[in-house]
Amino acid sequence: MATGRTHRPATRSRGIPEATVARLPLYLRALTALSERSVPTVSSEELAAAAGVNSAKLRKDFSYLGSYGTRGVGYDVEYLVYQISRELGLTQDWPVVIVGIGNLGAALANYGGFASRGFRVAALIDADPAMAGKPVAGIPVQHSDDLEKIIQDNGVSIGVIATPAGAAQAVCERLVAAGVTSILNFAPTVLSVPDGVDVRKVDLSIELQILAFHEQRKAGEEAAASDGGAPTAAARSDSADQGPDGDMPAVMPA
Amino acid sequence: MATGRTHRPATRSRGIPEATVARLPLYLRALTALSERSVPTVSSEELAAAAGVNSAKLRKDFSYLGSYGTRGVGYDVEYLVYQISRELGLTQDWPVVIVGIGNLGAALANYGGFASRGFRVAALIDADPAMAGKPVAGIPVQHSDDLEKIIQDNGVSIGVIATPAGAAQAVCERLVAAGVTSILNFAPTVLSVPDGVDVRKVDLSIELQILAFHEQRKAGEEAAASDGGAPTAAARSDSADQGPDGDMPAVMPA
DNA sequence: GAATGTGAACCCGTTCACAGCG
DNA sequence: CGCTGTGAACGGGTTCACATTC
Repeated sequence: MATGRTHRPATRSRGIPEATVARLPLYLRALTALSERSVPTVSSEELAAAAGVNSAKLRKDFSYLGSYGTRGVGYDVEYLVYQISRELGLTQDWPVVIVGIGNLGAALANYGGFASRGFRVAALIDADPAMAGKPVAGIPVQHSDDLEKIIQDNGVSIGVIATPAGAAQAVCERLVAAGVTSILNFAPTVLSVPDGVDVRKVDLSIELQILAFHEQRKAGEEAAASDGGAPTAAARSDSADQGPDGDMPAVMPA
Repeated sequence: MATGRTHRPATRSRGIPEATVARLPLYLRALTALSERSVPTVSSEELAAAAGVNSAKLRKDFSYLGSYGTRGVGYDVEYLVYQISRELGLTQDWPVVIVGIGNLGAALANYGGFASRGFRVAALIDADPAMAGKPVAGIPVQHSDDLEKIIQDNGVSIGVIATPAGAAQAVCERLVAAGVTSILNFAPTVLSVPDGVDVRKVDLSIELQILAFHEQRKAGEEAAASDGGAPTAAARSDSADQGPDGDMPAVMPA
């Protein structure tokens, strides 16, 4: 990659492990659901089940945030919701622009999960003049000529790229030049960005390929009952492990 | 999670690390691009740059597949494309169904990256009777009443869930009962599945929240020029590290 | 008694650095 | 001589298990 050496401890004071940060939204969602059902407290065990992790991991994660639980009791739901929200920076408003309003861009614009978490779709941008002015999810699409102005007028620091692969790098550069420092990239390309800009990548095709790998392996195992010793009759496919707990992809710096 | 203990070595014979598997599609994409430009060979350095990883990692990754390179020269592009495709199981045809044909489902149906990698959208399924028969991406939408039959008739083992969160678990159970063993879930819910079924999760809102966390941290650091010792003038925000190389989320077992 | 919080052990993945080979 | 392939060192994350606290 461009600048591999950047393992700067940065804010060593509040060093929350990346893996933990990545799970906080999961906990937050589970907690929000509990909150809506007016559940006052949860144990690490219950919450972990709801979030799909194990309880030891959850407790360790929370320990990085501070001691927000009560021994013998559990965690106060409302309090935790607040603490995690604050930690993630969701107590403030994040204006977001989506560039590339095709099916995917439209899906993102309509996605309810944004608004509910402090994200506000400040603008939709597309290169097609025919789209300009058309409302999508109640927001009029603007032409990409005005990208820089839109970013600046709205104080946008997070951009979503949902353009075709070919346009992504150029869009990315314009976003960055205009002041965007975090990018969520749906285009199947490796974006290169200067230091200080975060890029996260979501790639549908990659996810499917990973599934295919495991799927193939399952099929293979079924046939290859050669090693185990289990008699043919017992050659159930359920031996395949259901995916390890932590994985990685999705991210992609520089 | 439901069944944590499943760390079965399974195919210990061909044990390719998960982290490596997750990167193979990345390499494959870069290689495909090179192949289209008729580039005959690449060095680990070049390919790594194109894929956005460092060369040591790439070489280590390839070493798990076998010794496909030539010392002093590099890797044969075509040969590697084939080997990786085979390893990922992309040399065979994977019929896929997409359930939930809203904006997102439609975006997925139209996504070109599928067809090009051995995936074939075998059917689109939606619960809305009004959608039935309507073509999306050239494929007529079918009603979810027929889900089981569709799965079986097409020999589908991979399902994509793009329904609202509330419907996801029910759809998931029907898919699994009908024989699907790999699921790509776009609904913001934790799916619980029996052993032997793989679930991968893509969650837009989570990705944004992770970005927000880092974004907030950047802003905080800018202000807190208290510790470093660098004089005020040098308080550039570019100190923020551009995201670690490997991350995790996106996956979610049971 | 019940559940949190955490040091220590463990495991997986990354990086280093160089031996091995064309 | 160049670049691959890999053992060894390193580091982060997960799990264990138990002391701690309500």
